[in-house]
Amino acid sequence: MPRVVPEYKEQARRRIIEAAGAVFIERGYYQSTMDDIASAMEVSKGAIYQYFRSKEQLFYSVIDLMITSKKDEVMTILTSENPMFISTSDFFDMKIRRAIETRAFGLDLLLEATKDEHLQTRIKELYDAAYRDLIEQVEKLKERGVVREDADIALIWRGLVALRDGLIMSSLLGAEIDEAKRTWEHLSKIILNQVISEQSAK
Amino acid sequence: MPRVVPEYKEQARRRIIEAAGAVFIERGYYQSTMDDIASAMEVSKGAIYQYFRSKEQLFYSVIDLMITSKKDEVMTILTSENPMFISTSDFFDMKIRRAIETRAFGLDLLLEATKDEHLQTRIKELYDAAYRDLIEQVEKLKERGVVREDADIALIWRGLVALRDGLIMSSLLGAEIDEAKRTWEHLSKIILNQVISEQSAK
Amino acid sequence: MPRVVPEYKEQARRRIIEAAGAVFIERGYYQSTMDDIASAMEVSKGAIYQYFRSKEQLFYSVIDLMITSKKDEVMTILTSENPMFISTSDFFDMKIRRAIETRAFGLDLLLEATKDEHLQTRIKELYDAAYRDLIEQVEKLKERGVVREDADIALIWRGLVALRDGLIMSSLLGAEIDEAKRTWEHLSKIILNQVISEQSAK
Amino acid sequence: MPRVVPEYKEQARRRIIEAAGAVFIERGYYQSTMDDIASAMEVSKGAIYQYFRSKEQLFYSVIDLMITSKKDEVMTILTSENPMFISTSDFFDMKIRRAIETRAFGLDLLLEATKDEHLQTRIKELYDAAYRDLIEQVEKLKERGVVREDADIALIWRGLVALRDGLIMSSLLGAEIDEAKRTWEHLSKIILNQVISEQSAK
DNA sequence: CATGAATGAGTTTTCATTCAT
DNA sequence: CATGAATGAAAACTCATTCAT
Repeated sequence: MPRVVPEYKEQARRRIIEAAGAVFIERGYYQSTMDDIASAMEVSKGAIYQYFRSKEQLFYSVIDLMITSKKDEVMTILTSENPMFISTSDFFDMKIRRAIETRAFGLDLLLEATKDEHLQTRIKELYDAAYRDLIEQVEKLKERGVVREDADIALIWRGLVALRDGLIMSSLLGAEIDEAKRTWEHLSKIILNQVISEQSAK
Repeated sequence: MPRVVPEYKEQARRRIIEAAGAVFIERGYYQSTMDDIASAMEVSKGAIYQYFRSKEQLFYSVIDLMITSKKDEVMTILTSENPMFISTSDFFDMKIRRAIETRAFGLDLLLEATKDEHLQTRIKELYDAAYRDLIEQVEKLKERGVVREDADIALIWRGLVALRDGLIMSSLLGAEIDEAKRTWEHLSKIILNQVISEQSAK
Repeated sequence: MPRVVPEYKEQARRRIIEAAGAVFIERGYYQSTMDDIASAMEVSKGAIYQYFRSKEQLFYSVIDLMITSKKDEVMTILTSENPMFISTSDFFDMKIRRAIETRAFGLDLLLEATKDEHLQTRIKELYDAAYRDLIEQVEKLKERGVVREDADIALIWRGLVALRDGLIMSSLLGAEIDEAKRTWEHLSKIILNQVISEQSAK
Repeated sequence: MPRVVPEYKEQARRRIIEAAGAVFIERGYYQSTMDDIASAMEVSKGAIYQYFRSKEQLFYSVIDLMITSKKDEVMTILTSENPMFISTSDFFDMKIRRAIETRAFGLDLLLEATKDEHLQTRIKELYDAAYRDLIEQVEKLKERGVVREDADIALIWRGLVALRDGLIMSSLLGAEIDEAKRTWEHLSKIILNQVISEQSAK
């Protein structure tokens, strides 16, 4: 009778993906060796190959997890009670500043991933799924009267995500974080004002 | 061009940087071998090493050229006769769509570069220089009455650049370019309206 | 030897150093490729790099071992029961002829090493250590009455070592070994007579 | 009519050999690039190939010149009026200390050369020629009564040359030059006393 | 199953030699 | 003839992957 229950395997897989993700984000995919990943989680190189056929397959799993997490994060924001919270100082510090300071956004990994045809497809799938979820959420917000009936939420959402990612990138490239913050607070407010119903905005 | 004239070396350097840049952008830095670069310009590997001490040094030069070009591009936009042109369909097609379709933006290279301390410094320098130039231009625009006296142009500029970069990235990650276009046209207009004087906007 | 025991790595290192030393001595440092060394011990190049960061580091270890062995050898001679043994035909055949015929002296490696600042220091250290050991031994010899109280042993020792090395070199450069032998037997005796007490010399 | 007279070619050859010799002695054969040699004499790489088929051929010529010079040097010593001059402080400073301090002895080059079969033969030839010259000189010294009739001059000469080379080597390996000097003064005197006739020695 | 030593294909880099100018 | 840019063969080194223990 096997001592190793299926759940254990799943657990182990997950732990490897997370450790690998951390290493990939810190050093980049090509700079990370299997040794780096193995020693980051105090396991042997060989063990990793028990769960993943290759470094590339491991990368696929890491990207998968990353995109899923990002989607969850975006949804959390959208379903928060008050959308205007997005343009606050608190939101910036929690969601954006942290991403910059820990360099933990993995933008480079995602871009890297788009060079791989298989991953490109996978990313698109996840992207579309996120989009469908968004639309669903928005219907609920409209029903609750938080969002104006005529608002083009998808557009606004894309704009905010793009603004966020662009500001993160500029900070990574050397711009002052505080300038990014001012930009975010100011512009996200202008943008949100387009969609929030009068009663919610006050 | 004859090999003996003094400009020859300068030209050769430049040609290598451009060829390398193209290869790096297409395959990424780590995926590009010196052989790739050499055969992309029908020259031997050894020739490249007469101009660049190492692949890394060549990368430095590529990044330098990229950033300088980007800065020039941004300045061109800013000094255009009518700032509102930025939010047009034409602007998007010329400046943004092209970057996405040719993947020629090199965002991943820039992000890669920020992992190198030396390049980080160099990028920051160029970034700051671009910023100083911007402020200078804006004063002229204010004098000409194109821009409102009280406008925080630096903030607006940062926002637009971030929005552009974020939209490019989302497209690279699989979003529809036309969605990015709609987002750009709509939001860039809202943002620009903050700073354009009434007489210019009409 | 099983690969899992702790001593294995130490053993493996040692085996590589010895194999590399043999190859270096035969072909010289620059003429020896890592492939040469690897195939000399029927192992892959990569294996060597698990134990040594670079060819240079491997060279350092080889030099270290060589100098230590040389020191041991010199000490053995010095502590032998009868110092006059040094000037015999047997001594020459065992210690000097063999070095010439196998070219196994590594004089060129040592000279090569002196061009490297790091190795220069290391060699000096080992040289000084050998000298200190010598003085210690000599005190014992004096106590035992083998060596005259007023003898300048350090000087004699240096002279003998220099004579030996010089003769080896001349043989490598083409002189007849038998001439070197006659020279050694004759001159080492004259030199030793300066220090051996009368009773020991007979 | 050719402007370039044969003497010019010979001159140029000689200049290249000397420059190459200096570079080889300073960095060693394998560490010296053709570029090093060319720029050391402000001439183009291509020019060197006008006079020497290859780096190896150039090395052959350098070694040839070195051995001839060494032979001349040795003969000078032997034919000096008073052989006992050899064991003086002045002799050491002029002939040995200088060799050590400028590292200009080229021992490593000579040893390197012995690994090449062609050079080995050439060196042996030159060595034998030097030996024949020596014997010739010695006959004259004996006739002049400077040297004892029964002295084995060849042996003494070999011993002194070996002692000198051995001391140079030990100094290169880190021994104090002053210790080498004391050793030389002391032991060369003992050795010379074996051959100098009573009247000359006083 | 886990380990980590060994493998070897793939890259970067060097430099003697050639040859167009 | 002289020059020095270009060549390409040869080396050093890396690291994903395998497999004996």
